[in-house]
Amino acid sequence: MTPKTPPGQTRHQIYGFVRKRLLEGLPPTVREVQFAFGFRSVQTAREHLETLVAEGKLTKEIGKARGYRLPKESGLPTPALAPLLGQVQAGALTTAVQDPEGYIAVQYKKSREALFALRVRGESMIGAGILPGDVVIVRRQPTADPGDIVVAVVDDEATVKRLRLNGDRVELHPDNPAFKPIVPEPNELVLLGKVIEVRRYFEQMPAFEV
Amino acid sequence: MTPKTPPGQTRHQIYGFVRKRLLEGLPPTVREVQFAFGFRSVQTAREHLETLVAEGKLTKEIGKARGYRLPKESGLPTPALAPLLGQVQAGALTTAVQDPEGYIAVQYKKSREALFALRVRGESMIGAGILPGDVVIVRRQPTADPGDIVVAVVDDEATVKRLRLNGDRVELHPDNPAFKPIVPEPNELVLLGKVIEVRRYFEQMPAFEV
DNA sequence: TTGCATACCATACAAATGTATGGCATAAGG
DNA sequence: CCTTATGCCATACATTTGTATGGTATGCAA
Repeated sequence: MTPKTPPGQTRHQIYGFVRKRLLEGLPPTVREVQFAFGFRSVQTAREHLETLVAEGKLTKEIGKARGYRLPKESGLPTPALAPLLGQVQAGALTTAVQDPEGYIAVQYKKSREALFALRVRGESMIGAGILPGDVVIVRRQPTADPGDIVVAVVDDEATVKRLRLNGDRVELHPDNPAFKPIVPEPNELVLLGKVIEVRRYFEQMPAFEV
Repeated sequence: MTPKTPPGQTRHQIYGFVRKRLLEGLPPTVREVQFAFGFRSVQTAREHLETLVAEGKLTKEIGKARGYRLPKESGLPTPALAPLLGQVQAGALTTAVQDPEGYIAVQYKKSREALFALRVRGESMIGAGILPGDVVIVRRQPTADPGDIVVAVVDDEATVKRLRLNGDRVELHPDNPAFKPIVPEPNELVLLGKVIEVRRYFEQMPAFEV
């Protein structure tokens, strides 16, 4: 029999192994774990993996091949693809999401959320360090807080602005003195979501078509 | 029988489906492809997949569950983890890479390259839309072209500047009139790499410890 | 000592998944 | 017309992979 190791030590290494594989996009099988650690029995690997699941460090899709996953609430980012949209007209977000220009790889702790990406046009947000051509990552949400940078549909086109309150009125402020704030009618404001990230690519952009 | 589709059309969609799944880190099974496209026979999905392999658009690990992969030379972005560094002193890049603050998920076509991430301090590059707290993704390289934004070690600390040539002299220019260009002695310039991407996170940053 | 927990092993079984064989229908070209 | 290629279907089978049951050995504490 292979020498026994201190409690939890081998398991911690197994956790590292599985996590690495998952982040690389290649979920391991139980037997791959077995051979990676030199166990002579599948069951040894399986017990460690199941213990990790019981500890909440992993989750699994029961019965499925290569079914071990990283828990969503593990504090570890999960890879996902956000559709990169071009033009977005009023009410046409759903259609636009279904027909994206490409996909941008994002990684967030709370993934599975409705994320999409949008290429910025115009210079209205230069003061916030958002330049034309930048890509903003947007989380779809119907409301936002004052001060948030949001994506809203104005005049049948998506625009990136900072949300402000003026009394009861919602205003969309550019971060550029050369532009004027937009004060939409309350029932005309279509808020698509909040900008949670800005990216600027200096070389080719690693987006890709479907 | 399900209606026949034009040659290659369904297969192209299947390719997109598989690629998306692979980039998300969840390789699909043949039957998952089957159900995703509503085939009544496993074999239909399998034939499409095998054709894609024959066309070189996919590769596979024969016999393995969830064995379809993207070819390495596919020109598609590959997920990778770039170490997020804090302070970087002269000559200490290797040490810094080995002891990162965390990891940032990046996805580039030519991955496996030596990438690292750095949090920007100071306002010297505001003109280029790089604000304090932004994260720059850097590709390690010993040289760069004029106009590139680079990371160099000056006065024993890493700094982000734009590279300019003045005759034979290399100069590091801030994009902020309030700062003065740095003109290092030729043998004192330590170029760490070129900035290929800038990111700004408005909520928590999805980096994570090892 | 006894009891209990942990780490590991051996083997069998069941489910998921990959593979093979044969067939039908439609379109295009000789 | 015949032939070929393609897209799809049906079913069976083989391998991979997950799961279950039971066992050995070591350390620790009551």
